[in-house]
Amino acid sequence: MDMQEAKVRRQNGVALWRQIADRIRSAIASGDYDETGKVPPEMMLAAQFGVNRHTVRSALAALAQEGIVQALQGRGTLILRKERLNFPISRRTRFNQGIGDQAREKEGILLASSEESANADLAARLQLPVGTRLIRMETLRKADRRPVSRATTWFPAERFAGMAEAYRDSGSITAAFAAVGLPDYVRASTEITAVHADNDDLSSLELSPGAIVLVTCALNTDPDGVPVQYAVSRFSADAVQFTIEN
Amino acid sequence: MDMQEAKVRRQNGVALWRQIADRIRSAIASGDYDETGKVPPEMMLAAQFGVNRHTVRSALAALAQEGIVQALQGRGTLILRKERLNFPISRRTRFNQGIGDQAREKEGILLASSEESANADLAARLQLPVGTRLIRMETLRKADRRPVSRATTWFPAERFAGMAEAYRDSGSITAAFAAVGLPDYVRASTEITAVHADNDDLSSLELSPGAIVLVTCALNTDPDGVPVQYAVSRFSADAVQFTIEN
DNA sequence: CCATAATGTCTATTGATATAGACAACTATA
DNA sequence: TATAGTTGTCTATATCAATAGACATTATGG
Repeated sequence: MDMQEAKVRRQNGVALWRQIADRIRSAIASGDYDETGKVPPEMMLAAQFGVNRHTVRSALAALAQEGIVQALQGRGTLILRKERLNFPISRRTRFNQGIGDQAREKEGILLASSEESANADLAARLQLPVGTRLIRMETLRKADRRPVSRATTWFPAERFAGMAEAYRDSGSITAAFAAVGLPDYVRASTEITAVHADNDDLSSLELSPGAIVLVTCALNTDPDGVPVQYAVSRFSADAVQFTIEN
Repeated sequence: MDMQEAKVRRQNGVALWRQIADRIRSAIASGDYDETGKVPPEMMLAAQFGVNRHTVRSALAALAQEGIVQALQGRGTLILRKERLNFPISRRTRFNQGIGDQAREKEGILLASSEESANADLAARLQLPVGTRLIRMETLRKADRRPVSRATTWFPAERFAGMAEAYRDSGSITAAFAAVGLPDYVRASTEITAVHADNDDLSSLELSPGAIVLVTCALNTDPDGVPVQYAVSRFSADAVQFTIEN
């Protein structure tokens, strides 16, 4: 659709093969190569980006490493995966429900949980006195076996005792809340920023270095407006987009 | 606050000096060095990131080039700028109002305008027949003289004739809408994704290569729910964060 | 079966990236 | 006015990133 011949940039700290890998990954996600199911030939990509064929090969090798494409000698480079989950954010945001039928399998994995005292920031967010006991959970959410986000969330410990176990057993925040006595909750606010993936992102979200991560800081409250959960989540920018419906 | 010793990653297509520059830029934006107003000494940063001092110097040189820091021999490296505008997104999202008093000077500049026919995508977004005439505007928004976002927006041409001139004269979408007969409008939906900055971003948003850009696709409607504007905006991720209040 | 088109592999060369060490120049402070 | 702490500059070396060319290997279509 858009014939933007934005050439790659040289000598800027980002290797050409990485810039090209990012562009091809993004083109795949946009469905640019849907007709053939294949990436254009290496020579064609090299001409398009104005680089040597070997540089394109490095980029494709990186994408193959990620499991996005597979090169077949004599045939071409096939596209294996291409996806970008849409993630609606609204007053009734629910992770599993939001994904809906965009994925067949949905998982919520409890990586770790602990109890800690609220520092100034957390206390302000949850509208509690500094030092209040909180349950802290580290979770990883997957769709169709692929990691989508990892999150750190806090709950008031006194009100929601047993939250970690409830989540571990159900894999769902909504179900866990219901199990500890909160049948309904609403999303009060969501902050969104973007950063480069750090080392933890690379391993837990199975990203390649240089990837972009979308960070959301979300506050959920009970129907009366009392804060019940604060969550910092990190999503692979290649895998998701957010939609805010007002 | 967070002593995350996330070491830098080697041989991944992103040069160490760039990773370090990004991390320092982000630390500055987070206010980590507010007490001293200076970046830690080069030797200390080198130890922190586990790299050679010269590598840190390359990173600081890049930040100096961006005008974020200034190195003074014998004294240290001073922080000149540090900012991240908060950008509320809600049913009543207004650019100038949203910035509020976070910036003294606010500008909206009309870079270009033209008339074109709606393609399938635009027609679907604006709920119009394919081929409907649209006004297309390229705008650049600044806060305190610094570019914050560049946007491409479309309006139904028949209903909002004179939109481009009204925006050029007022620098405000809200004012321009009022001038062409729409006193009120609401944000119907906003999509948010993140990508690496392309060449146009680098020049218009005055970014350095490798920077991250937040992309929003927003639909505004009149009070009756009839689409009146579709906008694709690109923000420097270092300069802004979005807050969704429900 | 053959020509074509695609990926795979190898060698060689150049420039950017990163490390290492030494020392100069400047600032602030005891 | 020393001295410690900091940035600035220089040389040297090893590795990565990118280009260039040649040729092998594999699949497809006439």
